[in-house]
Amino acid sequence: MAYTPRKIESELRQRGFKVTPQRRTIIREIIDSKEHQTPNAIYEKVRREHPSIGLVTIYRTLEMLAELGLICEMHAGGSCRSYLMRRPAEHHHHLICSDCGKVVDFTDCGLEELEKRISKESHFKINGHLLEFLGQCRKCAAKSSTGM
Amino acid sequence: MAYTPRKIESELRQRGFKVTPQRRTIIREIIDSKEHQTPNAIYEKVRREHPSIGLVTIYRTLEMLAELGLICEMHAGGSCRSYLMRRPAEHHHHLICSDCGKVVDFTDCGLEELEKRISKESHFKINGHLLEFLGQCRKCAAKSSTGM
DNA sequence: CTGACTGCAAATAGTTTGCATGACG
DNA sequence: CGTCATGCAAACTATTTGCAGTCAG
Repeated sequence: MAYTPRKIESELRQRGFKVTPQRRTIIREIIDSKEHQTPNAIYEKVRREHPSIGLVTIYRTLEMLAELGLICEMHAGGSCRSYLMRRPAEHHHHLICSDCGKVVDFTDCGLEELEKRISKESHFKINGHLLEFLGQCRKCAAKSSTGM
Repeated sequence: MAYTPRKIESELRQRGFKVTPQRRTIIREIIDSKEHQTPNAIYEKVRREHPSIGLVTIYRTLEMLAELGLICEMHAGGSCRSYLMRRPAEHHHHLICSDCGKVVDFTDCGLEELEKRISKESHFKINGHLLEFLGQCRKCAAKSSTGM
């Protein structure tokens, strides 16, 4: 159920957005990458193909894609910088390695129960949640127990 | 079990940090406030008492307090700006109103089970997690269903 | 006294905006 | 062809750093 460039492009056209070569490249880059990337990282990669592209275009394209719900943002634990992520998966969360920055996705967080309870107690109408686990991936954990 | 200015100050001294009037004011402001605040908001308030204080001092003090674990940071849903929060409560999370920004804390998230499972599946050594619920508080929910 | 703290100014980093040119549909 | 997209430069916001003077311990 992954998005293909084709699918996304038709989505854009349907919504009245234009499909430009720059956008195509950005979209492909996001789809191809298995990692979450910062706008700047995407910029650097897209640049190889479009040396004259501006970082601004990346920002604008990402903003548009995020609005359409085709990509989504991520917030890294301490750094608070906004990261972007690929894949339009339904509901999922992140597991982030604080050493190397590796990100693993996981689904089924089982928070529905908690959400209901909290909602009742606080009288909030809850729309969603942000859940991230922070830790060390296998490699980094091994490194830090061995080395230092 | 709340921190008092006294307690925090002795904590600082014990760790070799100096207790200055500026720091005192900042700490008091954070303790007194029932809301999470941005560095800038704290700056504005502390300023009334210390007109010559620099925003830099706020940042440095907050950083120090955060390192000592006396305060902690918060990440607001979409905006990704780093917010700061008061209260050295053990383990707790936030429920944030996306309309008015109101923040409610809650504890016992019951994520231990999930954490174990995820850890096992991913081979990550998990150090902690970030959980935030987003929604509308009672007032804002009422407002948006009535008004608009 | 002396090193840590402060405040200023300037530097950075990340992101946004204004505007003229260019290209999709 | 008209409109939306692009890219440049400049503006902005949030945060950090260098440095000289000041103060807590």
